[in-house]
Amino acid sequence: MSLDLSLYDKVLENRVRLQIMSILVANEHYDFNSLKELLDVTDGNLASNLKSLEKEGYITVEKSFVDRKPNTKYRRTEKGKKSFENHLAALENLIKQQYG
Amino acid sequence: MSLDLSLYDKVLENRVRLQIMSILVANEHYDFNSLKELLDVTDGNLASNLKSLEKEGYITVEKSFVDRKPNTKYRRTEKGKKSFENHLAALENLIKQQYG
DNA sequence: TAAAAGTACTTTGATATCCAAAGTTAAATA
DNA sequence: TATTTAACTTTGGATATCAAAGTACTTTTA
Repeated sequence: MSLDLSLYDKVLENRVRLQIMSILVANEHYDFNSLKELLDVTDGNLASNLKSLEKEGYITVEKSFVDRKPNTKYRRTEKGKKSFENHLAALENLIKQQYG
Repeated sequence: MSLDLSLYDKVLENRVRLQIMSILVANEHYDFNSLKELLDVTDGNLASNLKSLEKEGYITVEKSFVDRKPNTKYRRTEKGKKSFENHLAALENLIKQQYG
């Protein structure tokens, strides 16, 4: 039995943050409102989770106007991508332990 | 983009509880002290996480004496196994979303 | 036989996290 | 000018986390 969860990331334990990173690894960028719809969270909750990912250096933020409306785009950083992949690897280790 | 995390289990968001379930799916039973060593947690922390899994109906507890010392064995329930597998499935969906 | 040690807790208390709801700011539109 | 939309921030209450200390029972050791 190995049980090495050294790659496990406390930041990504949270469902919303995990989903955000998942989306931002699959997509170059994604905006606030689209995230909100996809994740079914209040805007306050989404904003605070985005802020914590930003604080952690996992994502970057770009503000602009699109169609004359404010638009906030989020992108993963390299660090964020690495952390997400590491976290998934840790989870995969758990799974492999079961079936492998 | 699907993002169906309906199988995601809040109880198993916690690292320690996830590891406990992982061990109890791979092994018929496991005792308190062995879990403690494997997971590197204080006994208070372990006990409270075990209790919450028991309360949730994910594990059962058997107390006995082994070598004249108290020994507490834990086993997964069917419900616990199902929940663990469902949770992993939800996580696998996330992963597949990336690479599949 | 009294003290120490081991097992498996429970309790305490301090901190951290979570999250909905309400409030805010600024621009666009009616 | 009032309303709406986007994207927050703030507030406050609930819940979670976790180390440390305390407890109960038993066995071992001095």
